Amino acid sequence: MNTRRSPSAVTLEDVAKMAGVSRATVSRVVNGTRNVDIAIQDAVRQAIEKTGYSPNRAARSLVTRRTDAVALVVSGSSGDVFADPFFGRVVGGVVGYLRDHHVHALLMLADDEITRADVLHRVRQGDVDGVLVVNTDPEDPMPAMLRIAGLPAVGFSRTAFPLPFVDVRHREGGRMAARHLLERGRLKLATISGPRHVPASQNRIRGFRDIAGERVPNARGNFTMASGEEAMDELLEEYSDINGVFVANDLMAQGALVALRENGLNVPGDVAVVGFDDSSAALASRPKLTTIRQPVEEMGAAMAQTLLEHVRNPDSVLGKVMFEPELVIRDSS
Amino acid sequence: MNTRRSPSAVTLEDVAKMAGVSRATVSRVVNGTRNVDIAIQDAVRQAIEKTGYSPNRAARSLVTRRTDAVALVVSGSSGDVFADPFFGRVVGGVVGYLRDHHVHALLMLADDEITRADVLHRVRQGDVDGVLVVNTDPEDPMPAMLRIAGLPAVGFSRTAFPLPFVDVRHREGGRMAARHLLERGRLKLATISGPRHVPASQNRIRGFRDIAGERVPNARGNFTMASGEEAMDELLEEYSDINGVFVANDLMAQGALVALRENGLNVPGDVAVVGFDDSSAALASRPKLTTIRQPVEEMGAAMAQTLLEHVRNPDSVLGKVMFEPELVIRDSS
DNA sequence: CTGAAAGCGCTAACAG
DNA sequence: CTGTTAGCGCTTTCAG
Repeated sequence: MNTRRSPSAVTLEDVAKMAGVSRATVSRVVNGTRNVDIAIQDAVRQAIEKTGYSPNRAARSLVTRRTDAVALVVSGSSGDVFADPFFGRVVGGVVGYLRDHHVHALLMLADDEITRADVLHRVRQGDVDGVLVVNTDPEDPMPAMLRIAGLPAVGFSRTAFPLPFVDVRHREGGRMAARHLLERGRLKLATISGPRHVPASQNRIRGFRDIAGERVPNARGNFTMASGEEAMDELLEEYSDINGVFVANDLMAQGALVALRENGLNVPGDVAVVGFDDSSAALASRPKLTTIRQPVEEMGAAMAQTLLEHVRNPDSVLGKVMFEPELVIRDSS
Repeated sequence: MNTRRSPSAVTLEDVAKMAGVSRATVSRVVNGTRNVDIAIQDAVRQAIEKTGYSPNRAARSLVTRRTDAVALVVSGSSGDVFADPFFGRVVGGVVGYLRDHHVHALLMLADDEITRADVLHRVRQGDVDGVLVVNTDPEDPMPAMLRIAGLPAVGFSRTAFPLPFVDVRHREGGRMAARHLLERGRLKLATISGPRHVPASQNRIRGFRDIAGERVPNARGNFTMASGEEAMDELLEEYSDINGVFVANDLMAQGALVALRENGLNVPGDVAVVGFDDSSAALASRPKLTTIRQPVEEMGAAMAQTLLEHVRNPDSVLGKVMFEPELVIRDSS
């Protein structure tokens, strides 16, 4: 029925035979466990070289009960998450770290009940040692499911709670934006926030208000460029004297820039704009966006690291790993 | 040494015992192979339900010699490939298809010799049944390596040659752009191409010239926004009467838009612009970009499908699967 | 239609 | 320090 040939017919046995030792010994040199006579090591290594042996994962996994693979679950909204460059950076960080530790990443989408159940199912099947979940929607049930299932899992950002997670100090980022705008002499400030229920957005705005005052006017968007444009229009309509605005992500800031230009306002001359993320949108917009940078790649790596530690030591109590944001000054302020 | 508990302690044996049948029978109902008495099937299914059994992949894989997983190799340049929204769409298409066929995608970066060797190594280890490779650089040795290794592999775009690949009819896309601009009454045309050695770029421009003539002036960029801006400036300097330009990708077109604006030219009033890809950049730019759409998600799915067919039937001769581009008219023309 | 038994390739006690 | 041995959990002949 199955016509496929094995990708590599050479087994431990073959190597052992060629090197004139036992399977166990070969296994030991392959895995570097215990001391093996240096001469024998050489012989084995030569045999491995000559045969082109590489260990069969399934067989190994069957006995060690480890897979050296983790699931990278993209949860929440549908497939277009992949279209968000922000997500791409997270993946880059994750995969980079895992690779250095000889761990695979299994990519999975989980955007509905069926696919979420599928994730749990596969983890139970022993396909992976743990789960990394990247989601945007705080209402997403995936993290809770993982938690209940008691599986090793780590999330990106607080939206992954109740799992351990990595995140950036959003509030501090908001403060940095406010201080920067104030230093630039901007006193007529406003903000554009993301969706109400997203904690990241809330905290960014909250931080801004810590410094700029509680009564700074705000318009709400939904993290898309179009919504940023609208929000900016709204703001301008009501407060014509605005000279500085903090936008909760770069995409919306890009939209705000468009609105500003269409209203005949010069950036940063008339209005200074600060975004958040330092995504590719920050460089694509004109003028280039001053923004609060999240070290996304590092955060992705930290997420992977945290998971691996958890897998190795299930009793290690894990909370969250926080990163510091950074002000990146460009041309919009 | 290894303190991890098995994710699921329940085995075929347990189910068999509970259902009062043999392991073999349980295996048969799980896999739907051969006919099993309907009453026994029920009993087995109940036992499975009750125990929460799910088959261990490693064990199964060890005997079937299949993994139901494929590698998704991102090859060529470094980690920032992930930052390209274009890539994200490919991944979305691939993963969507694979999921429906119960196949995993293993994400791998291959940007240097070591990591490329690692990919081959892991495929040989039997980690995956085949390889999907997405690369941008036609000089990338990964496809050739896979070809030589004789592994089932499929690539995205002609840059993955000598592997089977999926691609869009770039040349036809270029023709569509030219016809469109001509229909709009634009006669003073110019083009901005991508890197010289990228066949996709060459073919897009070639198609444009099929219709617009061989002597249309061209400036070369490198697919980035900044390079598009420069190229447009160059063009404007030399040919001040340009009223229509075809740009080989959206990112450069976005840059061209900036250059046009800074030169005081109105789009599409003074100059009409057509991009290529229909990436997120097309919607982010102002005015929104008229562009030639590649059905990237479908192409990703087709790539996955082709690979799976190849895995199932290694003798099937595979060439390329071509997709038709589509003109998407927005505000820049 | 079902069961018994062999064995996939590897690691990990356990002896020596 | 090395070899022998016993499985890991599953599929798959081969008998019945």
